[in-house]
Amino acid sequence: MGRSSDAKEKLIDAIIDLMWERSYGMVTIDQICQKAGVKKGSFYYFFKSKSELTMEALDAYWEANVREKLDSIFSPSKSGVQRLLDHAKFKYELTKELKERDGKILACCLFTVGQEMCNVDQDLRNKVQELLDRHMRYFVTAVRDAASEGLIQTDDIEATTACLYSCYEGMYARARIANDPEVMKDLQASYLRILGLQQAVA
Amino acid sequence: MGRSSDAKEKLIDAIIDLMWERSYGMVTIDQICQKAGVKKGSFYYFFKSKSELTMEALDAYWEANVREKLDSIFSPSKSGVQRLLDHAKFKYELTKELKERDGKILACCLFTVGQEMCNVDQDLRNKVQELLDRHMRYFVTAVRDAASEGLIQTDDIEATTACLYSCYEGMYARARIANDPEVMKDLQASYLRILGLQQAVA
DNA sequence: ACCATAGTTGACTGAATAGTAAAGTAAAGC
DNA sequence: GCTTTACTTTACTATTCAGTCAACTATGGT
Repeated sequence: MGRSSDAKEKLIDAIIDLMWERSYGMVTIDQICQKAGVKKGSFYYFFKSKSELTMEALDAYWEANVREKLDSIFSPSKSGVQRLLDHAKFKYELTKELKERDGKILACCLFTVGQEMCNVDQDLRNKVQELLDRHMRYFVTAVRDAASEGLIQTDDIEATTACLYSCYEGMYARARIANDPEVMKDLQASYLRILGLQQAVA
Repeated sequence: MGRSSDAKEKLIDAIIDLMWERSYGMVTIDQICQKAGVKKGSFYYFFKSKSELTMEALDAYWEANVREKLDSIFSPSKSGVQRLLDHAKFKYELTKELKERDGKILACCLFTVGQEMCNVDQDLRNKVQELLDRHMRYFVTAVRDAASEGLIQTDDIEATTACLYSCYEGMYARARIANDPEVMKDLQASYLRILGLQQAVA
């Protein structure tokens, strides 16, 4: 079987860490290797390019950091509306924590990599698109459930979802640029507004 | 007075063109110079870094491409609601044009540069923030006018604006990643939803 | 005419970059 | 203990990159 190795995992962890700090384009293979404690020869043994590593890293990131959290926030044990409110609250809290810890609001790599590379690297675009679709599915389900629970009235579930999700991504990006977590304070109220529920619970 | 030159303008035009195609980090000074037909020595005669050029370029971009368009779309001769609907329609049309012309939806450099560099380059962050604030001011005015015209009812004009603007930026980013202008089709309906006007005009 | 000013040019440095290739090494199977 | 397999390491190449510098050139003012 030959010798075993955790170099692959270390490389994946390294690029995820680095992409939190700086954009995809500003992360070099040498930096990845140094952070992982792996020699460049080994990098090219496992991956044929940064793009290929990133594809695997995005999957791994989803499985390790995103999936479980979203499963909990969007648990079908809660009402559709409550899930969305919990999501808004969680993101607001997270943004505050990031700012407090690092002094700046680092970016989840998924959306930013997508924007940066979507017109340059087809494979990366497709991978990001796949994960964003998966992310949006939580929203769709919540909206659908809210509708069938009679909590909201909407003619077009897909459109409502698109609006909610766009609002979330846009607001998070604005918070990063402003370096101010309080930008995210409005997210919950925005969700309610979009759902046609003006001010309700907290 | 010495000899005159348009090298500065050519460099500014060049970096704007390049940033439409690829991210800030992937644009090199050599590429800028080549596109502008200007030697690197001249680059450093006018600017001390890519960051400094970019700051001037963003201002120039705003003045040359954004300001006039927004003045027209957000003309106070129209009702507040109509301005927002026109904005949504314009952005949808623009996205379709970009896709048809280039096969991909290129990014207006402002927001993308901001996201990419906000945690790396303070000066750039501030410049982008300044221009985004200016951009949002059109929205605030439209919402305020819509409210005082009695067309919408809102307790918090700032929050409504933040929601609208976030939704726009998020949706445009999603359209780029999906490489599908039809993502923007929902923008008008989203604005109405956020304003509490469900389906109305077109 | 000449001089100061404003801008241009080309050649250069050194560091960082992606990518390669060949020899080396650990572990499992026989 | 030998061999195959799976991975590691080192040393290397060839670009590309940011940034510098001194010599050169056009232009207006006097």
